[in-house]
Amino acid sequence: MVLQTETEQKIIVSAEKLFYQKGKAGTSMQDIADDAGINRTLLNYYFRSKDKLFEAVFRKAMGRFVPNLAAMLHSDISFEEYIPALVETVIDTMIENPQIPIFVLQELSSNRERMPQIIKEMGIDPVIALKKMEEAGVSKVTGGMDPRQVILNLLSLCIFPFAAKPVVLNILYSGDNEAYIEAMKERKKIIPQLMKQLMSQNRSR
Amino acid sequence: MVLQTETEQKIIVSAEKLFYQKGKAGTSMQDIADDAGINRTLLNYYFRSKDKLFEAVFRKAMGRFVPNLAAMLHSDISFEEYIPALVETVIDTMIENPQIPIFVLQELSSNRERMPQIIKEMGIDPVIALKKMEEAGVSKVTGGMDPRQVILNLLSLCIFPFAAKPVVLNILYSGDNEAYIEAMKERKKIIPQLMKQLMSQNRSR
DNA sequence: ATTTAGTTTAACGGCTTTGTTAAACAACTT
DNA sequence: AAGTTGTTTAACAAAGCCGTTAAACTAAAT
Repeated sequence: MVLQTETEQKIIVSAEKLFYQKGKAGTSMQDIADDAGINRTLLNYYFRSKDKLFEAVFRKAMGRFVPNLAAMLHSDISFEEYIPALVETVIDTMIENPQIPIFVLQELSSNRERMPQIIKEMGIDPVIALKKMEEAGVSKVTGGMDPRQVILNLLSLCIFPFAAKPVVLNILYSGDNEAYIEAMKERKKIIPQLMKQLMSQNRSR
Repeated sequence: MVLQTETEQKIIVSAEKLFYQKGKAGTSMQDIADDAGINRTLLNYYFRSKDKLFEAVFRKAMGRFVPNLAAMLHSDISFEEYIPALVETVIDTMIENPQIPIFVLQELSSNRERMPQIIKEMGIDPVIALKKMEEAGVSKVTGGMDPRQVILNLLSLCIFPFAAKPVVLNILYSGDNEAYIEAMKERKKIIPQLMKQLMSQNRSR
């Protein structure tokens, strides 16, 4: 999987683009071949089947998501310190691949049997992760709020604006993509600030 | 569209279930007929084509989303007062239809030409909405933070945990659906509280 | 000069999907 | 008793899709 011919890359690029946009069932092998400017036979030559090709695309997409999530859940560093860098990384990733959140979430939601397997592959043990969170000070810091709610808030603030890009872009930013991107960059500062406020606010009560 | 025969309803119910889960291209008319326990011919009898049937389902899904959003953007009431009721409504709606967010977002993102039309139908004028927000005190209340960011935060906190249900459920709540639902209900209190904190915190700086 | 890897073209079989039509049936209405 | 409405069954044509194969071509490597 490390070495890729030029053609293989062209295929992946086109497959990503189309699968992200139209989904697996909504994209034909011919569509992908056309977009890549090559012959349909080559798709089977390199990836054997549509399923396998889709799988490659899906795993690559997950690969951009999971490390961040896993790192957060398993990190020993204090949650508070961890946030700014995490937010920065996540948002930068999303700015370049705004379609990934929906793509991944849609696939996970329509194909639920994937989740257990993915959890394993991620090397996440939910129970341990939760314990670590509590012990490592998340619940102290948040003054009693369920640490899962804290994580949920953080992820929501980071990811949703990208999952909902078409709506946000058109309604809130009148279709001005640059303004939208600028706003997303701004959130790299806003979100850690918010999280900090929330935590200290809660603690001081 | 108001009067519906029993069969028509069965069709819609099955079509919703399957379109939500597998998407338009991933669902065949036969699938829907089978799920509804009727003959495939009847689908065409009532809805003429797959496109039309999908359209009916999509519009119904939007119909549960849009009013909340539109009301918020156009309301004259102060933003602060408005939030708790809005959050309650939105979350209750989502608890009963957790698949709608992804379904709608996925469709809007794969079919972008829809957005302008939808904005019209919603009766939203983005420019006016923004002005109203600013004049009506959102920006004052938020101490200078772009009101669009405030709205984005609110929506993110409300919607994302449902869009990401499979992940959240499995990783944070170990697959325990009741615990998940309970957590979502808890958010009806948490979110307004957070928003209030954020605003007053910001104002007092 | 021959081999090799990548690529194209063309074609095929098998399968699924959509939309349509015609004929028959059931049940309820008038 | 005749008619209307909803429903089923069966069948069809047209189209699309997937995976495979065989044959030919290109260009670079040996």
